[in-house]
Amino acid sequence: MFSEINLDSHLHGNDRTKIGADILDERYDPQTVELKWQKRWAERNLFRTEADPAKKKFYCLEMFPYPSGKIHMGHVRNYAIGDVIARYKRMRGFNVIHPMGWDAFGMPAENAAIKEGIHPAKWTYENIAYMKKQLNRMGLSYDWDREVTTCSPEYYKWNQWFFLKMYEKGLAYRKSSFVNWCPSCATVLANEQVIDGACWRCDTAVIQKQLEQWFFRITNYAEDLLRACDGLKGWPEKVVLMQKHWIGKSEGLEADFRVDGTNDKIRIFTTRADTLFGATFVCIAPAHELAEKLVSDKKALNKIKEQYGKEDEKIGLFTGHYAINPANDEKIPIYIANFVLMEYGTGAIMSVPAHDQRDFEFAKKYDLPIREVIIPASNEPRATSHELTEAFEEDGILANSSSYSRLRSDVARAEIAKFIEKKGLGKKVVNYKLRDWGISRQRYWGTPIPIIYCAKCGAVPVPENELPVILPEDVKFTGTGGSPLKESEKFLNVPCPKCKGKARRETDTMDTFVDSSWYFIAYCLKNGTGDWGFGIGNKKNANPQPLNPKPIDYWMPVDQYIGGVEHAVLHLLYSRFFTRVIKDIGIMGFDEPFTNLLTQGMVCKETLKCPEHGWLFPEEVKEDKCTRCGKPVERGRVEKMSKSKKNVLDPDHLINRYGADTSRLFSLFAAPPERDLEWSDQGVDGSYRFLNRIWGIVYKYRCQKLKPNSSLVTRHSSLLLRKTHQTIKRVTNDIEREYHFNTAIAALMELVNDITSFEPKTDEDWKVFRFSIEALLLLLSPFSPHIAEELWETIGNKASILEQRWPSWDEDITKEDEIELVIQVNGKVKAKLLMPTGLSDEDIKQKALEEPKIKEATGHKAIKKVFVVKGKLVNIVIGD
RNA sequence: GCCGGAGUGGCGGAAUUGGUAGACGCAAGGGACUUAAAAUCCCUCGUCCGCGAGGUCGUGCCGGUUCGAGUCCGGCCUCCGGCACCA
Repeated sequence: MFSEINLDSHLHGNDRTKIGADILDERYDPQTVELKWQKRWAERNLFRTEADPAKKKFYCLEMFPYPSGKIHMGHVRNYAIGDVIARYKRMRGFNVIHPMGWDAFGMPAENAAIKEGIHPAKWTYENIAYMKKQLNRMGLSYDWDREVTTCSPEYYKWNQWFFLKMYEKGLAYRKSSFVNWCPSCATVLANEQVIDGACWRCDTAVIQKQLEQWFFRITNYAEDLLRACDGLKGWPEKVVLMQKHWIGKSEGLEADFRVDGTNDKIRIFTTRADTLFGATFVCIAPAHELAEKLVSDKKALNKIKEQYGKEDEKIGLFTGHYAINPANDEKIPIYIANFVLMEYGTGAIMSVPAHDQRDFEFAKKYDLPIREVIIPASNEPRATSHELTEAFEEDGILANSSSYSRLRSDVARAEIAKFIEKKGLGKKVVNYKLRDWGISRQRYWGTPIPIIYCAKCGAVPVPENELPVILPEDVKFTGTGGSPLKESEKFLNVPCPKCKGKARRETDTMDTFVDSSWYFIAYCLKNGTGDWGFGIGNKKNANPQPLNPKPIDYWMPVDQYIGGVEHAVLHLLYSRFFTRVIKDIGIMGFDEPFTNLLTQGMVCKETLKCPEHGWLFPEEVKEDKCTRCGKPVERGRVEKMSKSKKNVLDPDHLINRYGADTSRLFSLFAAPPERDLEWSDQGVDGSYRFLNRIWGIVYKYRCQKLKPNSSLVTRHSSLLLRKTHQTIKRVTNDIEREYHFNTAIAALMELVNDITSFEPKTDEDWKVFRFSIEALLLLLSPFSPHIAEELWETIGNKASILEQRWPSWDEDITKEDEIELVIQVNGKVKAKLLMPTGLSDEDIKQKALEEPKIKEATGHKAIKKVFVVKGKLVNIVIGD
């Protein structure tokens, strides 16, 4: 009965007196308890894990933080969720790896350097030290021996090594491309740093500047990444869908339109080859190679270039030239159009205004012909002449298309493509929205790109045995003139690795997404200090041989990844890409890094706004009035916690006031993990009360001695025993069923309610009572580990609760011996009856019909049918 | 515009396969203890009607399927998220 919990040592009277171990304070003081256990866990290094092929592993991973200075409530939630999973799996007998590290390169460190004159390294490492304290104060079960810090040379050396491998394979290459450029700061900005077309720091208008940049050829993996999406069974569908859309595969046809009177051809891309006969003009992007040649009015062309990509208006410029439609040899005008993207397809399109809404709008504006070539298949009678008000974009039946008329769109697409291919005028192609990944950043605080430029030899990779290329620390931060690396003569001037002549280093650094694309693999390799196990980087073994891949093979892939949805595309896609590349390098044997993904919701809170002073902190409001001006405060919407809206909560304050156990418990109880969580100060009080009640129960019985009485099992104690088994079952199932911690905690609260009202008297009562409390503490321990440990020890257990097995339940004991049977008449509840379980359907039916209330309800009406749902209800259907 | 997701008491949320709507918690109201307050404990708590027993309506709106719908189907409305001239 008590199979999983070893109760033997507690079943005898003299042991049970240990409940009275007089070490427990009456008052629950989370600070004392939590610091005590954090110290003990650290001293025993209990969270350290080693690869052990004899044990089943579980890799639990939370997205590592950027060391911005302090953790925020989003981290608290993320890491609380991860910690419950790690602790639960550990108790289930898995060899759990649960690592943590720092996404330590990035702009804020550099901005701090510019603004406050602190070196980015100092700033970063100080932040890491503080945040690490905060995480430990939360009682998170990390194996810190595996900690990685991406700004350390021992980490970014491998970024550089991967870069070189990719360069060898042609997966890293250089090309010219447009970037967001702030002329005032003289630097490149990421997309999210451009706010309403201006620099987020100095508000200068951002321009598009052409720069030579390094790219990773992620498009080589587009098809693989897309196809493998269907295998991501453990990911939220939403995220998989977002990835699919991002990759954006479309199949179509490329076809050449000759420029009339020249030898030039315009190659267009279309997914609608069936509408080829409806093309009435051709549009090319302003940056298309033929644009300059075809347009004589350079001023007009430049104007269009300025309007490129502006969504509000479609602007076109007639080139004065005509193209020949390869299908029917028709002469149609060529336009430069601002809405045609150079980056997608061929930078040129055929325009079919009758069947494409964008072309339709353009044709209307410039008064171009609209020719219908697709008729809806529904075959509704159509007016012979009618004014089109919008394009018909669906498939249908072809018309006005020579011999293809009357074919269905899908058939015609194939036939027309065949025709074009046969004539050598084009081919079927597949296009992706996914672009190659531009990784160059004109920034200091990142991984130096290991390339040297030589006037004679061109771009030369740094030899592997010279890695890492160290980021120099003695540089000046001015905030102007671009990367400080450009001014560092020591860094800049190097001999060419090939010809030993004068050469210069690349001064761009890598996008920080490179760092986070493989850190989960780094955790496996790292185990304290020492070699990371790739087996390269020393001169004796310049030819890299993958040594000792065992830890990766053992630990990877990640069994459960937890983080915010904001990374649904970029980080997760880059990581999938990197994993494939590393596999192709030959280091490991799998291509999907994350088996299961949990995207947790945001942490939100009510906002407060004063009509005069704007957003307010809660402490700036007294009795619904602004403390500064006395004006009534508007209680705004519940929104994601953000500093700008002042609806934030500092985890330090929270933990100082309530402790880590309460903070964790509430953030897990208030909502299921994938949903947004609305923070409620009163709700936290509720969780705190709950832990206090548990403390109170154990305290109350601390001095109780066993009073031997009868050994009869009282009804009372059998009820508590059942409730305990039911709770073990519910909590286990709720955790297993997509981590529904909120309902698991609700079940624990119910059990505590029952334990509170239970007063043990008999021998058996005490046995059950103890069993219930032990079960409660074990079930509570993943959520609120410190108090669970403390009370576990108090009731006389020597070993840490961390080393206990998760309790199991006895299905027979969970079963109720009486059920409340609902009796409905025509689907409406009329009575509820207590009945013993195990009655036959016929007996149940009889009892239901005999019930006076039911007799009353049915009256003399004919009983048409009776439905019996086992253990639930009876529905009696009567006539009118 | 397109693609997702969600709408349940005063609030956060439960309801696992179509079978008692509102578990658990918060807030609120009442009571006990206390000189008093806090803390704690007990009771009430979807709506409307009724002194009561009891009944009525009720899961965004309209309709459908079913003995029975928060759950399934069709059509809307609102909110949130993602993508957004990708030819």
